Amino acid sequence: MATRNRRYKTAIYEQFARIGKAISNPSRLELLDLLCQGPRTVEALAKEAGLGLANTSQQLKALREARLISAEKNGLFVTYQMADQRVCQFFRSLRSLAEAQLAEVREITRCFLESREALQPVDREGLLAKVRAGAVTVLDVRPSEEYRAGHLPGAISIPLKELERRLADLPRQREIVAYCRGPYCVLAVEAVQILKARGFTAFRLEDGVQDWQARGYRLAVGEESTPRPRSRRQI
Amino acid sequence: MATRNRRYKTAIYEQFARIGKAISNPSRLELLDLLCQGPRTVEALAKEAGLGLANTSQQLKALREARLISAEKNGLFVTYQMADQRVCQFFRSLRSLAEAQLAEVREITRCFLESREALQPVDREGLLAKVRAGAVTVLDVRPSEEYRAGHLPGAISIPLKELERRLADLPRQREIVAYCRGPYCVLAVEAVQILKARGFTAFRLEDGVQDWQARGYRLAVGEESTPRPRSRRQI
DNA sequence: GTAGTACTTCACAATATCATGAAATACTAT
DNA sequence: ATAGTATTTCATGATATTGTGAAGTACTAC
Repeated sequence: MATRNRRYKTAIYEQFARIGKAISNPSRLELLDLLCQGPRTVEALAKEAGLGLANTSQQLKALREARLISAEKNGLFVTYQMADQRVCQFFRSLRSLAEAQLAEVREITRCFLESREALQPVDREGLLAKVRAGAVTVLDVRPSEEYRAGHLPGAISIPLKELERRLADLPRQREIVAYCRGPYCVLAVEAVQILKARGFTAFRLEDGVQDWQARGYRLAVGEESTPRPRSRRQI
Repeated sequence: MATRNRRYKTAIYEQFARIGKAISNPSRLELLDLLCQGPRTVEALAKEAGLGLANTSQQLKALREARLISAEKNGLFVTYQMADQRVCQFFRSLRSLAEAQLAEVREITRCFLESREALQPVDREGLLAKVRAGAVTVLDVRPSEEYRAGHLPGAISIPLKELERRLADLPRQREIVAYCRGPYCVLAVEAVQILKARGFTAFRLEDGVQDWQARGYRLAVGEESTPRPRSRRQI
């Protein structure tokens, strides 16, 4: 009787721990974070996370066995993706718990931004107000597939890699707000650094698309209509 | 440059993984679940989770190092508690993710309830409506400290251990709804089994106090005013 | 002081997880 | 068939985690 209760509890907590184990490894967390942005192939994931191919494959297997992600084979490629939107949400809640509880997270971020001379007073709410009012040019610096999968309405897409080449596409008079995948993605930090070096007034929006969506705002999908934004209200 | 980005990412994901590691062990999860119900001493936790004392102490240390719980020493006793309400919330989101993604969780629960002959059609929303309308006697079968720390308004407290002795305190004509800590706590299951064997009409409410609170309902705190509930509206 | 209680730490063997390179598999194009 | 590409699996040594019993610490009561 009591033994059966114990067996039940043990079995249940073992199941919960499967998910804990899946997210107990930094590489797996990075892969999960990348997959929150959209489906990827094994190679793309390995490259972005800086991992070996065999390693990546094994970590993905572990995530799949915890049912956090799913795989789909198209010809030669295997495309991994989130098993469910809930997993994204769970990852975000892990992230915010870590921010809240672990001073180290805040400290590491502060050091990094300082070293990149990017410790501007990023007035988040103020920026958001400007963004909503259309008073700034909103720039999405993620790879274009990600932009196509979903972006802030009115944002223009210039992937970080093309930024130096395409500076002419950006208006010089207006402030620029760059965003990427979220607070721990470095793309927007680098973009702002480049833009400032070229004389633009640029800021970084900490939120990524996922966070934006999680706050209840809509995303736009597909190609942008024109590379140069009109001055109409954007969001 | 790229190296510095990598170092930053690695450092950040390592921090996130600290929390993952903390919740990657079934015993630690059980301790965390218990602590969601309220503060406990090491001995109480060890006993409830069926763990050795040394083991419990070490697991608690691990949880503390991930800043999920905190300890306070009063004289001879060390009382552990949740570091923050957010941690409870995170635990609940882990639990619901596991329910959603892992068929095994549902299967294990189904088997357990079946083996306890408790697989009644527990019409959750219907029960909740009855509970709100005060059409049933609501029975809290958790230890009385937990009742005192917070319970459903109008619920009466009879800890499972005292239930057999105190059956006279329960009205025979009305339906009884027993609840405990939540869907994976066995107290209410056992209570319903005892009550049914004694001729009562009893059901189990899957929600625990935490879930109830998370749904936005208020809890009552302190002692109950009378051991026998009046027939007025309760919630 | 001594005894007793609550808890922590240590040492350790059993087990699990890790990342890596090499081999195997699965599929496409020719 | 053959070559080539994407991915998985295997084998392995290095490292980390697990739970246990024994020893140590911290505090209280007398």
